[in-house]
Amino acid sequence: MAGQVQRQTGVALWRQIADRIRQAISAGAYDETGMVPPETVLAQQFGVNRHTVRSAIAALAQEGIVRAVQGRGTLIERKERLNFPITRRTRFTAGIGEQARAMRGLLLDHGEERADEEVARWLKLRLGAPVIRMETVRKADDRPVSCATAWFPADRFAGMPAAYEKTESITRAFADLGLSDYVRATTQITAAHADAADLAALELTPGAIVLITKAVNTDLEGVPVQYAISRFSADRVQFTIEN
Amino acid sequence: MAGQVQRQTGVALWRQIADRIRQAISAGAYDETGMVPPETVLAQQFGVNRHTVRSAIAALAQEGIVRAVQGRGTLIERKERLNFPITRRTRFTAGIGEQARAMRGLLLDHGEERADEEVARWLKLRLGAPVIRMETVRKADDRPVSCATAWFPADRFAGMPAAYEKTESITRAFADLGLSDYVRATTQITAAHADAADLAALELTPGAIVLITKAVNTDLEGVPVQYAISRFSADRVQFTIEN
DNA sequence: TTTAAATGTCTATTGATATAGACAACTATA
DNA sequence: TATAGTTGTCTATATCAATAGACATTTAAA
Repeated sequence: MAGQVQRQTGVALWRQIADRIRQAISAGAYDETGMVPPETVLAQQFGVNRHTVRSAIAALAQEGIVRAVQGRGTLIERKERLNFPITRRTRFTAGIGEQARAMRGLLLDHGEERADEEVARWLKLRLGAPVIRMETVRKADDRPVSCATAWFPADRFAGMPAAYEKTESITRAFADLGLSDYVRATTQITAAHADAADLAALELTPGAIVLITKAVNTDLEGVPVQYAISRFSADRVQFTIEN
Repeated sequence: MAGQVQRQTGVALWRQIADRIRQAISAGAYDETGMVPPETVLAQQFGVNRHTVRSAIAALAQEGIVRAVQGRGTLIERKERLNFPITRRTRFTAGIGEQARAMRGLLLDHGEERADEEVARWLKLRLGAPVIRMETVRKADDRPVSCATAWFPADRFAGMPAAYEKTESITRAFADLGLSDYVRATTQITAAHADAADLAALELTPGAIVLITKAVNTDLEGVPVQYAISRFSADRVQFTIEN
């Protein structure tokens, strides 16, 4: 937690410090007291003025992560970073499972379109084959965790948007459409700064980092049933791959 | 590419714009011309002053991604991203394989120490058990791709630093020490802004993103032989998980 | 009821960030 | 060889970010 902050990088010190404290909270660094260290201590640790620390804490309070109480200290309200296992049987809702009380998947938009080169390659379809596209946001305890664009072969899964809207889960939607089981074939992971669409969908602030996955699910015969590009708030999620 | 930048968020406009342009370059948005659009056009797209765009381009030029030529425009110098497959048989050097001409692993520092709680847990050792620690940097075609801290059980792999320095590869070093095969047991992936140590080791500029993996390799009996924390430049690497 | 420790508020100053406009210098091309 | 289009440089101004110090207010514990 010591490592210094960096100046003149285009990222304000108060934001760097806010990010570091958020990360320390989610790593459990302050679990003993349930409080963030006093402002004067943090200021010394980071080598900055107390007012700069106050700006960082104000930002975290705005996010609902901490609550400053005059005379007592700064209390931790919520500590996050969901662990998302990636296996052959990766399931978003079940994967998060007990880490959050309420998991929801919301359908933002959908439509039928023609597979472009990328979608066709992953779904092993002809270029221009009809596919169902869905834009979704997934939330844990009402906080957005990821937003995704998913494509499905239109001939098999025309009812996907309706099923997803009803069940709020890909797994249950597949089941509704007669596909009782599926497996994760490939997952590609990169990271980038959140773009404007991410900021809006995931309720982030500029400079935030998103983990981006491109994933293919297949049925038990190995036929692709879904290709999805998902964008996760890096502050709220980590991935674990068990081999 | 249109979406607006955001003000008063602790992230300077020039940095938001630099990040967006970098992303657009690696997505191939300017492949037709091999050049970034003129400063005046970018300024209008982002809704900022031309001088702000110039600051962003100066940062990208510093990274070696673009080169501005008076009278002509701003040329794209480099757009790359190595793919790093993560499987049960993950090998760094072989994994990058044909994507780069020359792969090298450099030993920066090493020593014997006592396992702390984290290292002991992953390597399934007693707290305080002796371990070998190695700090390494891996380069593809002389560009740093990742830096890592790795721990090995000291009783089995006391010769690791010497073997790694000679072979420049974990796989070959293990082979030298009598371990002809090993498998990847667990990989955890997160992302964060590069810290000062990353900037130096990976030759990055402040604000850059690193993908962080925590990984355990075991021998064929499932006994942990290595625990490593690696930090990859997100601009240069992506991961692929095949199940 | 003190007192120590913590957050809250205020003023002042400096440096980084962003805007605005004008013009110079260079390149490619008509 | 003009000329349009582009990057480079300069001055000036306004706002945000960060530092510095002083003191008020609240809480919990001695």
